[in-house]
Amino acid sequence: MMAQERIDCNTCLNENCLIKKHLSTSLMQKSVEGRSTIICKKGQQFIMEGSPVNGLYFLHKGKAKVLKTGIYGKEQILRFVKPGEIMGHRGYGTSKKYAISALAMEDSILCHFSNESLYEMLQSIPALTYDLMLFYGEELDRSETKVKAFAQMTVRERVIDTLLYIHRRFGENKNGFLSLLLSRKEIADYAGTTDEQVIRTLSALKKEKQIYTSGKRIAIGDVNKLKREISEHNYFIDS
Amino acid sequence: MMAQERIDCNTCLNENCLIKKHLSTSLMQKSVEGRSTIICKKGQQFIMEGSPVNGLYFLHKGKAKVLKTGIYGKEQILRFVKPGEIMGHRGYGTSKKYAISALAMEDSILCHFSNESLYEMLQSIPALTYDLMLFYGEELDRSETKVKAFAQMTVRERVIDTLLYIHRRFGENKNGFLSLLLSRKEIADYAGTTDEQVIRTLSALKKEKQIYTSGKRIAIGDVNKLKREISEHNYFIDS
DNA sequence: ACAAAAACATGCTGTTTCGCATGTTTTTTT
DNA sequence: AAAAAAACATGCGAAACAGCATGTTTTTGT
Repeated sequence: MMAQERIDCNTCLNENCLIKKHLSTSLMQKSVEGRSTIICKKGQQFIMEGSPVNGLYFLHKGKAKVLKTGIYGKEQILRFVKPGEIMGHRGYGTSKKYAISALAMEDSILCHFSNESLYEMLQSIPALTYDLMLFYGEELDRSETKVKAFAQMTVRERVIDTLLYIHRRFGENKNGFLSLLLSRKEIADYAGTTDEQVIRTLSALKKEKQIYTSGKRIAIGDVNKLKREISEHNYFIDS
Repeated sequence: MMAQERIDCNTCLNENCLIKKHLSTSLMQKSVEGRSTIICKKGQQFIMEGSPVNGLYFLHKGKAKVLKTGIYGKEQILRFVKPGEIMGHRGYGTSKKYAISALAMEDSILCHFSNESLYEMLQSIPALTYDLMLFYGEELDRSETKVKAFAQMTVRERVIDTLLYIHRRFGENKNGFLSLLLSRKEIADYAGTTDEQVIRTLSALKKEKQIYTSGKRIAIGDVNKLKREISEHNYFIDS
């Protein structure tokens, strides 16, 4: 175990972080002091659906997933989270309970802002509010695209869509394997199906030489070919 | 045909409209002049998915639906719109194409703001930006709840969910019929299934005396009983 | 390094859902 | 008011999908 130094926004390397982006304003410099750092072990849940909202989390380091828990404990994964990105948003206004759960997929470090400090920041730094509005708007687009996908795509198409989504967001390593390592169950929970169906689909794609696997690692042979198979569902959007 | 007077925000009765809410500021009074009024006939499409974003629409009067068009022309309805509500939002920032279509379900009147005047308003009236951020956040919650519903609910449950959604948002008239009149096809396009499946489900609910119909009009017998049937899917949220 | 647990894989079966066909009712148009 | 079009309704066979069983491989913990 290494000693954990306190995170300092000024030396943080997450350039896509909204806080970092507005750090130059003096107000932000002050606000940032109200932040706290949280260390999470792999598998640890740090936001629980239905519990009172206590603020906003940024992923500083690691990987996380955001999900809703359904009937019989079935999970619906909504997105996978990279450093610099936000979780636990919303609920400043009306709703006082988190609508989602979030948990660390590997040992991770979080930055946390309380409701109060967050509210102050949003009141005093309009440019931050504006960016957050854009962020929600884009997430809304993404989510609505997903609604359509669930309504109109087959299981095979949704699994392919999931592989492409992971590839787009997390890329691949030197050997061509997707950089985000997921279990078949997690792919199923994102694609809205069962692990057996995912396994069957992946087996078929393997036979077709469209993907290659080594253990649970997956490599895509030809991204564009897979894109083409689902392209008829995506006239306009790429998210 | 009646002559159409120009809409004036100061005398508008849509109290839930975000523009109306911030009308007291002098900046807003000025911005509001950049607005234009659009009259739409029933069935007319005023936002087309994939076309360049040209601003934001508020529904002043009438009813509308927001949807995405999919493969083979299949529609996915995302929401039904009441007076005072926003359509065509997003796309100020990165994306330059509308991600959704919108069309009038009856003769309707729209207020339209151009990209430029909208941008100015958001830059100069932080409270408006804040409210818009909250709006997107809540819509995002709703959309993500819908993703889960699509992944985990049966067709029957999704149809019931749709009926309750319509009842919640549009209420019922004196005879108990839902105030928003939808075709079976429209219910299907919202619930993510086919019109045949909707008809079958409604037939079953009729036999069970849970709903009553007269032509295409639908009345719910006991809202709470229907809620109970799908309650296990909705631990926390009510949207 | 070994045992236990978790994840992966595949066949089989039953259910759900869809698409088509056909007929009826309702709504719209002329 | 009649004709045409749209929407509603229902049965039936096909397809997609899920759940269970069983066996294998991989990962994890000691």
